[in-house]
Amino acid sequence: MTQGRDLARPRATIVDVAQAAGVSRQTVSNVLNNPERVASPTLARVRQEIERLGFTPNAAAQQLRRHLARAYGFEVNPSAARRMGHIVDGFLVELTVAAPGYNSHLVTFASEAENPITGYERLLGTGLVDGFVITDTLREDPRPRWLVDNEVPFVSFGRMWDSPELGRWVDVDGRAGMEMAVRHLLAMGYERVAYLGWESGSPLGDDRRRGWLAALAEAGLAEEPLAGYTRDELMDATRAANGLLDRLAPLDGTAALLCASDMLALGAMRSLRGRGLEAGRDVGLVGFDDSTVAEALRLTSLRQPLHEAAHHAWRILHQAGSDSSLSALLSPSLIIRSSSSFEAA
Amino acid sequence: MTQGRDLARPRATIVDVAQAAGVSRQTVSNVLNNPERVASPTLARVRQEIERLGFTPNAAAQQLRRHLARAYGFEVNPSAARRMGHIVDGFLVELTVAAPGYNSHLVTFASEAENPITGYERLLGTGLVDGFVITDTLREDPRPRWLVDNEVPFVSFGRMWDSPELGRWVDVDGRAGMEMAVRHLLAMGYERVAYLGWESGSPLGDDRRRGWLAALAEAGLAEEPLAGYTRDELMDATRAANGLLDRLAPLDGTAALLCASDMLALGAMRSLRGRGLEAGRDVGLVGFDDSTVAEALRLTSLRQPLHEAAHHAWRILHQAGSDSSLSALLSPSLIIRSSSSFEAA
DNA sequence: AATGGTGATTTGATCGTTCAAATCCAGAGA
DNA sequence: TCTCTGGATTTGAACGATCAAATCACCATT
Repeated sequence: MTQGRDLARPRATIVDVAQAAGVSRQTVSNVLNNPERVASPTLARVRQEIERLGFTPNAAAQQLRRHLARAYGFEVNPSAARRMGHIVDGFLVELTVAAPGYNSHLVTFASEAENPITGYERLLGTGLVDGFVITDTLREDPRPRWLVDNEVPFVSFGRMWDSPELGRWVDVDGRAGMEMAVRHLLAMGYERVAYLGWESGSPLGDDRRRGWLAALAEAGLAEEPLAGYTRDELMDATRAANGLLDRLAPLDGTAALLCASDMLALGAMRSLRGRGLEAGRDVGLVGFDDSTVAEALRLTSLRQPLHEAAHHAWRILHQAGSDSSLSALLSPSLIIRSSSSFEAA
Repeated sequence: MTQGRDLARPRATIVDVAQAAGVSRQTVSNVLNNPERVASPTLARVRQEIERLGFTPNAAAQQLRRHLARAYGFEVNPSAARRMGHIVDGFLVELTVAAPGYNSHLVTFASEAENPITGYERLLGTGLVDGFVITDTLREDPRPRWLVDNEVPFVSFGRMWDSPELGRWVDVDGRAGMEMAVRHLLAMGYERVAYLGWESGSPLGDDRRRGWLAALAEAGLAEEPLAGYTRDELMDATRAANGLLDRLAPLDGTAALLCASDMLALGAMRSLRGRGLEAGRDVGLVGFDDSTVAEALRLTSLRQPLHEAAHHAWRILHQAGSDSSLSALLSPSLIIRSSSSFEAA
């Protein structure tokens, strides 16, 4: 179908370097992979020729010989892609930036809708990748089981709630984040903290909710916790926030609303504006994910430590075995903006 | 440093299939690559064995022999990543989904901040990719020149404004989109259409602005076009929209505001809410990019045809040569929501 | 002077596939 | 019966690297 073109000029090979330096190919290989085996004058000479010729080892040849691609598959999800500030995009970027430090690469791929394994099978079959980074593991998910059964290394971004022992993961501690947020709100002078979350069933949401409750209990405010639940959609969130704010009155700077996501917080913000109220001054407001919208709206929010998470994920992938002790639960950081601190406006 | 583990069980090779089917390896190769050369009983038998053994050709071996990776580099930009609904994320997803159809893959990478070429050199040097998809080509950009000089195939998502002849690109016709939006607004009964855009210097912005002006002229409304310019930040946009709305009065459903981005439109929306006005009923409002925020706020917006753009990009990459006739300028589609059509609310 | 040891380097084989050329074989034509 | 032809299939070489084993050079022992 497509003609392979040979436009690119031939690159220097290990043999070219060897001839130029007057040594054998294996010596050049040793210079790169086992420099301690090479006498130092030779080492210097070979390195100079490598530099001069701009030699870089051919990845395909290395893969073939080593049975190791030093590449990992990263699944992109067409439906999730349209979600607001989908956090996975940021994680992909951080993984990519960190990749050279683990001399690895990422290969993106997508599975067919009807069978979530197809993409994994295809990519693995070609030997193009050594393993996978998986995300969006909230639902009942056949992927961890399949990967384990096929002895494929992988790391999950997000706990595997229904089967934590099945593999290793990196996740962000939503519960701790929520506790942090409640403490912050109380410290800023808000006296009552309501919660706006997702309809139950999402382990992620339940975890965040628990953080809110725990922090309330810690402060001795757990008598009649006020909460509302809705879908992660703006209009629904606005409606739910409206109802919740009614029950939260008086809205005179003594009450705050803690939201399970920036989307929910955005709904709350709209609800506030509709009443002529201002986030921060009249009602404290905190979101989750620190999306660009949160920054734009000066919304206090919990930021996920994606940089750290990416490095952790790489470390897990490069560590053989499957003991789950390497899994990491990282703490988000609270980015304080005017929606929860009136003075700072 | 990192130990290569050999956990994965050995996969079937072309020789395994050949032995099982009682033919030579080359015949199996022909079944896959030149089926017309193989007698049909043999063909059937070999195909059956391929199926039975679950054989997939080893990509590294093919690459090595063919001097062709069938993979392309896609640069991710850590700074752009935080921008609201950065459209490039969506393009990456569409490219990935379309990739198997062109039996290719995408490899993500990042360049170092100080030298935008480093990432390209490294990836190309290993032979891991045959070419690149580049994005964010607005500024003076050394990449197209470098790619051409090194005879590396590439396609740009976004016109290369300062050097259109240097290579091939896929882009979305912002100008045509804006014309479409103006016509829509006039058809909906708005009589005056102002423009909120970016400070000049951005060819992308200037192009969109021209569309607005052209459509006004076409409708005979070009006497005293009203416009405001600002940075693509929410607070600045809100401020600028405020000033513009003052000059646009009366705001009684006869005026509309066309924005160069959803971020600017979001600013305008805040400004409207601050005055107790509603988008659509009191002032028509249109944004650009159809981000998730636009959807959430029921904002009419221009959606980029990312699916089509992705397929076009792949076709360009797989077409040898460098004649720029393949470049494509695609039309965005106007997604009409209540911010520009009060009845539909 | 012959032996042994050790560090440095080289040689041969191999990874899994495709290309180019050679071989095989059945049927047509003389 | 022999040669020729052309389709089907096989064989040898190569892609560019690494692994494992062999060789080499040099020096210390005995």
